[in-house]
Amino acid sequence: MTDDISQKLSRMILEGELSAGEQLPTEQSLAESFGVARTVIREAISRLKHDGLVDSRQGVGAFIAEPSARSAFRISPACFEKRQKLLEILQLRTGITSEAAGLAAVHRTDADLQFMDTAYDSMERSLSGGDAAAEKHVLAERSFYQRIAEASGNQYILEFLSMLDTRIDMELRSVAMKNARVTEWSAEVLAEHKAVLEAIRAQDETAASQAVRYHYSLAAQRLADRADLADT
Amino acid sequence: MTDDISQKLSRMILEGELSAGEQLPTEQSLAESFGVARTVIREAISRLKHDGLVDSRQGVGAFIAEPSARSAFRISPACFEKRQKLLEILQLRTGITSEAAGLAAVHRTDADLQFMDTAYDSMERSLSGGDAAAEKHVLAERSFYQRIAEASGNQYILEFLSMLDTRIDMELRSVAMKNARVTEWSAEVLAEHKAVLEAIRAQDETAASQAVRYHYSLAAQRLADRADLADT
DNA sequence: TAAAAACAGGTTGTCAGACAACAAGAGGAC
DNA sequence: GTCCTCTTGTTGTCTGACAACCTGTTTTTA
Repeated sequence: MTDDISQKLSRMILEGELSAGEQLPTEQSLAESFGVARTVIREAISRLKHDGLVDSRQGVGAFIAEPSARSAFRISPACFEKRQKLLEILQLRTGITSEAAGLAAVHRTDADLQFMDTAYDSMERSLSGGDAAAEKHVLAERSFYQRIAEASGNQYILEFLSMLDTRIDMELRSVAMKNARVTEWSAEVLAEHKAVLEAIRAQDETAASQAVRYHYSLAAQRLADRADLADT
Repeated sequence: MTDDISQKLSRMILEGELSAGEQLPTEQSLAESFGVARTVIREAISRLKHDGLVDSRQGVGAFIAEPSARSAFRISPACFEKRQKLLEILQLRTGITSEAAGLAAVHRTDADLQFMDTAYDSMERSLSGGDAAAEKHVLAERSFYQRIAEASGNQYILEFLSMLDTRIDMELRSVAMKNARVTEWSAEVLAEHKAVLEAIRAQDETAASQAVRYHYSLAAQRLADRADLADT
């Protein structure tokens, strides 16, 4: 129940229904209007405070914080259904992943490379087959780029990409998305991944970064060309 | 008080003192060991749940979640004191900002450019002077890159960079950091920003992205050369 | 008259206790 | 041996209370 309320409140704030500096209703009135006890409201507001969405002062009240005061980054589930939002998430991922690949090219060890080879082989092997192979391919692809993130030696990049992939996996299990992923399941796309792998093997920072960028630009193109996603 | 406890618990989890799948102590025992009421513990755990750090089941208990289940990205304040962590944050920022600049080069409007020019002029004007000018320069620089993020047309990039800059501003107000920033306050560094601006003006995606990457690689170098930061 | 002090009301922060909802295991009935 | 019930423990929610704190008002005092 507290999940619902914190989600509703944060949506109100993020959508701009409540503007910065404005005062929230008191905990008691919120409890009454939501039909729950004050403890539940408190837990919800506590979450908002932790994310830097609101700021409360004892004896006064809780106020909407400045947008510049956010202390956490999260992607709301609703964003995965709109094509435009999906493309923007893809762009965000492009920036981080290309940076990760460049760093991986520099810092990779032979062990890192071996892990990447294994993941790549798994992608290659699951190139033909039924749904099971497609599922396997998705997992292998995720593993491939996670290995790259690990090889970058940057903890934050690893955490961020891991979080992003998890969110995408969680939310994009709809049928439309399963289909969208099939378009990423071809020999042509595999060649794009191969270019990344070889650039990292050759320890060519620029080439690795560029190869990732190239892959994602084509992936964005493929996503934009699809007709089965809502545009609103 | 709930801030402290949630921070302590999340640190325990992130540092790996508690491994995934492990069960947390019961709320009652946590309340006793921390010397607070159960409501405080509940608010703290509620935050951890929201971040995907723990997962609780009614009637059973709360368990440490898999690292892949994280649903939010945040940077702990402690990370700003170690040079290595600072460099990693800089790398993260490099990836996003270079992506933002590339997108801005493509999507920028004349109004966007005008804002960037204003911010750049402000940087240029505050190149000489006392501490006030240095402070002004920092603000102008932040504004400059924020304009770029806005011009990218990508909401997530804007939010992410804004969050990152806020965190950096909040945490790096120490003396050591003030000094570190002075090294970014020179005509040479300004020229690096100028290159970014001109590439965006010319709508040259690759050049803009490269210019950002170049600036940050030199900034990382300058940071690495500094001797007044702890290495642990 | 003006400043200072006490008061009153409201809000958040914390505490204590209780009960409902739920899960897992123990023990007995068949 | 299998099923059922019972017990126990934990989380989720509710309720009431009080402390800590802020704000505006009123009263007192210089």
